[in-house]
Amino acid sequence: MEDKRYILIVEDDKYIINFISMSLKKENYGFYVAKTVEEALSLFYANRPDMVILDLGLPDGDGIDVLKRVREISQIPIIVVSARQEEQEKIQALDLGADDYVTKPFYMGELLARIRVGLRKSPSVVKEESETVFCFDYLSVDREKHLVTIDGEEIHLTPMEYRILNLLIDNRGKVLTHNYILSEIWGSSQGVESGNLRVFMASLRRKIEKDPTNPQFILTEVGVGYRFKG
Amino acid sequence: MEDKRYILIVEDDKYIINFISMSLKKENYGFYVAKTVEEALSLFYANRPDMVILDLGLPDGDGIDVLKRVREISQIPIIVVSARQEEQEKIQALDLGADDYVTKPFYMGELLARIRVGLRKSPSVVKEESETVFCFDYLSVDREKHLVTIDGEEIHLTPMEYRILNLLIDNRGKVLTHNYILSEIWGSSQGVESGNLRVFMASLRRKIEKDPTNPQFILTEVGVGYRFKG
DNA sequence: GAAATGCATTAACGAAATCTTAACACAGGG
DNA sequence: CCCTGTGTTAAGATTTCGTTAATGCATTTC
Repeated sequence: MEDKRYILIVEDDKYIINFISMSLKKENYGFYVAKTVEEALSLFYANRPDMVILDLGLPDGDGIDVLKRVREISQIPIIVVSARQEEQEKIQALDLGADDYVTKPFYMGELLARIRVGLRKSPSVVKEESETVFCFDYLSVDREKHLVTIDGEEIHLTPMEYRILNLLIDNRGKVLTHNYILSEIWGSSQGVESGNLRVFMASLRRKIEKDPTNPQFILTEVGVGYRFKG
Repeated sequence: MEDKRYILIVEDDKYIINFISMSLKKENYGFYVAKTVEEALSLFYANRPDMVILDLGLPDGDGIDVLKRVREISQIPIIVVSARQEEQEKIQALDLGADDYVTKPFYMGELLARIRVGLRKSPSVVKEESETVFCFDYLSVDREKHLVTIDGEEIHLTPMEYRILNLLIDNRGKVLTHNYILSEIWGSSQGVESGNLRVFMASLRRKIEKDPTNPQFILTEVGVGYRFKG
């Protein structure tokens, strides 16, 4: 049996869940169903699906939060399915990392086609980091709980700092080019100055390094970029 | 200042061309405009844009042909913009390689957001599986990690030193003339003295040779240039 | 609705790393 | 002994980096 692709459906309407899951089953996809933000995140961390289909209107919070949290640590395709038709909603979701935005009501055939688009771009060989807790000496990062600790003591990172740290950890050992980091964190690497990045690196070091002047984790490669030594 | 991204607009309606091109210009994208299938393909081959925005209804043929032909040789993002709303049309275009399908009329803000989606992931998809780790006796160069080690111990090279070393490795065995190295590293071998190169060779040797006076890797060919013995 | 908080961004500037230039030493060949 | 090509060293010049502070925007709090 070849590798089955798994899709996480985040949706609270039973009828639509049924509609989608039946179709997915027929197309031989595997799937998980979450009806709340919390459920979505825990299913995501636990199973690491190949794709997320995300409804924005959820009972216990905004689906946008799911989008942000997933994007902090993963580049898997996310298709937003929403009843909201306003242009601003769409733009926001797409700029926050969604790969596609389909408005309800939709045709299942079209959604399936868009799912194929999303999946064909990320071959299953690209195995993503599936651990949820990382430990480096006195530093630990728990992605599921969204928690960073120093010597067991919890510290606070801003959203940007958190994303940068996770990007570094995912590529630990490798030197990450300024441009690469800019494009991964800010999306388009256009119009974003790398001076900005230096500020974040400085504040990250201030928070996670015991001696920020002589960093143990975040090393700088002058003229090239940064490297996380784990 | 980043490199500008170029987008090929394939569309026959003057009004829409104007609409899109003005917006692209405002967002600081470059663009080419094609009004026919033939024009589209020739502009594509000639300029190799970063993305294609494709209308399906063209006077001299079906836009689908453009889609197929482009996909034969390139994986760049293609957004179809069409007045045809039928589900089958969408499914066909998406399955033939389009990354997105927007129906007219559309909001420009949404299209721009979808353009950003397409462009933000294009650079990272480029995943070459070429040789990345080179080993010569006690010396190893890991290009993916951007890391150089001596006896397993990591050493630090400046950007110039790293570039020169990689140039030598790529041409190991061959003698590289001074002028060749100068032109490869400094771009134009003009105005740059080869005394400079000697300085870098000296410091490179000091870092990677166990006995810099009697080099094992970087050999001097008097009157000609340098040779890397691997 | 106003004040306050948190965060991202930008500008500025000293500090550090890197590059360039020049001077000098050394070896081999005429 | 001079000349040429090379290796070595050290002193500016320049680029890049880290840090701080000010600004602006969005969200929250009162």
